[in-house]
Amino acid sequence: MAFGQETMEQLYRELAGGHHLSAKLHALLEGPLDGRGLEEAVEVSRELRRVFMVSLYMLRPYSDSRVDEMVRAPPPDTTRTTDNSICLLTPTKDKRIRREEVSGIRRGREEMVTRTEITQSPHKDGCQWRKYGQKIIQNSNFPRYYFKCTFSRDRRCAAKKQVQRRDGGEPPVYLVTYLNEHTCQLQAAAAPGTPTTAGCSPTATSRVHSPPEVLDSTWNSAGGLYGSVVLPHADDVVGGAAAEENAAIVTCLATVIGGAVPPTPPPPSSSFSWKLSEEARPSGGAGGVPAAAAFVHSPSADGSVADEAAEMDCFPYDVSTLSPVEVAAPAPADHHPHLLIGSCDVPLALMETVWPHYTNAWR
DNA sequence: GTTATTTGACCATA
DNA sequence: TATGGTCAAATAAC
Repeated sequence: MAFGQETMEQLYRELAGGHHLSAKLHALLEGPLDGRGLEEAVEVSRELRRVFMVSLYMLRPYSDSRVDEMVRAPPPDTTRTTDNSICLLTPTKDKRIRREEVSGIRRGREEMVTRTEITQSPHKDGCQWRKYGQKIIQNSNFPRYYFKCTFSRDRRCAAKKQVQRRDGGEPPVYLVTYLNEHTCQLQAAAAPGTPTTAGCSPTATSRVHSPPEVLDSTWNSAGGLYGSVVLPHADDVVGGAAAEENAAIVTCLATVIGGAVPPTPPPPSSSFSWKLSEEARPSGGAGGVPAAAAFVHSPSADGSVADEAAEMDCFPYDVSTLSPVEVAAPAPADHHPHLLIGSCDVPLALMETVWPHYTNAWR
């Protein structure tokens, strides 16, 4: 491949910035995370993600398919979850980790850490858990709580969760470690006639009443868990800072892909299952929504909602009825929706990453 | 009565 | 032996 001098310099700047951000994130995670620190860490991790995605996109001439694959691959180690928490994903091919590698927690022989989160609301994950133990941990002022999937016995679901409040700082910050994948959903789906309610169904109710400090009073309230699941970035859409961030990202992206002016997306909808019509690709719009940018209400025809739900260990549901939504089977792997910005055809996967506020609304 | 939580005891591991 | 993870009887909530 042949890079121009300007492109190389821009790529270098992006990666150097990314290096700086990773050091900053590392420093933040090492210290006590109070509310502001957590917020800052989330921002840094998001910016890091953007840097990676933009850099990858700049490398696109190297190999379209390879970069597309990387863009669609599981996100980097640090990403954002449904409620402003930080999610540290364990690499999928090497989930079995050494003892005490993660947060000093011992692991049984067959235990696999699926992910760890630093969050202020440890129960906002859309799953049902049953507490089975509590332990005072050395060098910690707070006990560690042990949870199993509610359906661990009925459906032999091996999913577990450990919640540990971190020392210092207000509001309280918790380190949440998830062990093993949920299998209760598969078993529920496999049993004809049985409700699809599983450990991660948002429609399921939980009788959690302790310990009080790790509970969230907005568990089932509107705008709490449900709002987070449906529109993970809806809270960011409001506010000048988010708008500035979007502007910066869009400017950067537009520069990278050739000076294109991106369209103004439609406002987020309360019904999340929107996607850009494949048949009606925009041919360019003057500052507004592209003329042909038809938004088709579709229950995850491209499988995107299913993928997102799987990542969050949750079932998708309709926000208006609070009932589960049936998810269609994923489209073939080569069916990658694109978005036309100016004269550039941008994979929707990339847009989802660098411009999540709007692409979530588009789907 | 049923189900979930609490908590002390026991077990596994380094 | 120290520590973390799990079990299970007792207890509480619904």
